[in-house]
Amino acid sequence: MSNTRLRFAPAPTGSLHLGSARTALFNWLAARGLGGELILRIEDTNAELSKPELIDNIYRSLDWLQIEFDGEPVRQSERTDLYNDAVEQWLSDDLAYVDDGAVRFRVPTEGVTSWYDLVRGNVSFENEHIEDFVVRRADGTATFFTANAVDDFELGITHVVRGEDLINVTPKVLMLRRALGASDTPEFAHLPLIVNEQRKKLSKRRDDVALESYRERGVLAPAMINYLALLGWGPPDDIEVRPIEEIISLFELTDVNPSSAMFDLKKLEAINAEYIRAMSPEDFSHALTPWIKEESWGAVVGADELLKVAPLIQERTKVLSEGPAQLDFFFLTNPEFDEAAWTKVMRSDEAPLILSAVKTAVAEVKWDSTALHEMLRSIGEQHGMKLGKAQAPLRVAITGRSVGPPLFESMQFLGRETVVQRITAAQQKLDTNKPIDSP
RNA sequence: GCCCCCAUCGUCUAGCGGCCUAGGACACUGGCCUUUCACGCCAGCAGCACGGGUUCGAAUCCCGUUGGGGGUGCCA
Repeated sequence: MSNTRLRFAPAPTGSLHLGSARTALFNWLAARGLGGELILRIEDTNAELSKPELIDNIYRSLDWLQIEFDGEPVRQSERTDLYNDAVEQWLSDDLAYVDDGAVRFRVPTEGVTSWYDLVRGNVSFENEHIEDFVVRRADGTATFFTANAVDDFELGITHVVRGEDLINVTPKVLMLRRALGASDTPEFAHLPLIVNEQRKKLSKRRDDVALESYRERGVLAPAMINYLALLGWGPPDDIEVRPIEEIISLFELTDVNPSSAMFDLKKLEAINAEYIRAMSPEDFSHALTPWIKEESWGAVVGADELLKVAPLIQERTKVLSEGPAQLDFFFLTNPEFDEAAWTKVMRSDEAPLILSAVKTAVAEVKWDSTALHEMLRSIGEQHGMKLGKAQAPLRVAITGRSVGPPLFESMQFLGRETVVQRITAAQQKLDTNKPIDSP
């Protein structure tokens, strides 16, 4: 039986922060790799942080990422007696004293407090630079230091994996741990910070740090996990996009890079796109459904219909939220013409010719994408145009845009009648716009 | 100010004294493929912050400089 035990200890301050998510992930990876336990400890040391909705948000985010914990979550709000006992003990041992109603810990004025950090090597602080810090507030509640030290000790935590922003609280916590009677020191691993383009720690104010918002944009959980794992760590074989099981078996805390890592949305999206492409059409279509349902035209779209068109955009989709804009023309009765696309391709002399030729041919042609393909190829040829050029006006007529999913497959789905209607609509717009002095 | 941490392509990283004329990925550029876009493929651009050591040999070890970041609450 293993005695290894790690913990992820978020403070419920709103939507789970990207940095917290990465910390949770690394704790999980380390715990799995070490064959140890991982517990979730909610640091809700004050009533403000104890709100059910904030706690739920943490559960929901962790659940989405599929990071699993052992046992029931530990709530610091339910352990105040433990913290109080510890403070009382320090007081009676004269390791702490009362100051303005609060209790401060006596920090030695000499010596150093140090530890060997799994990601940074030796880190040491001279005690003379550490002030007598508060362990219990005047209102009687325990501070972060106390709760942290008591819980890590009582819970038998062997590995503390957390952000580098907490590196300077470590000596304090170590002192308290000793004052608690502990003779051992847990392993520490201080993870590099995740920073923005300005190289500043990701913050709620400046940056989009809510894990939730990436989920809402249509980032897949496995892709998010995969990307987060790459922030501060890299596989030795250079294969970055891979199943979580492989990441678990390759991951080592001692391999974590100590320097801060910039959050790169482009790379996240590239990885997400790769995960999307790897999905089965059924899974992709299913995953896309919530985004479709949000559209005014989406409510009536059936699962079977969606499954027919979703594969046409699958390899063109980086995040699921891009789905509706790519598919709307399939379901809108009168999709609008994009003006830029219209002026780009419809002003040519050939455009009206292509349109009318297609409209005629379409009445007869066998209704499948291969036949439609051949039809347009031959019409284009008659006008001395390559297929790439000939499809442009037709695409704008039918989809309203100059780019989109494969045209003939799209036409096949829309059906003969709709295709004729849309070509007619485009012809009318062409006539309306025609300059008066034109022949 | 003081304390602590960090320093390989624009970005994320591999490298842990010779295999490095530094590898991969994202981004970017060019080309091929092609019904647009995308995918895929090929090619290209681009980096060991600087200065001293140590060593036969340093991206790799040590020191310093510079630069960046974090912390400095009776927040966590």
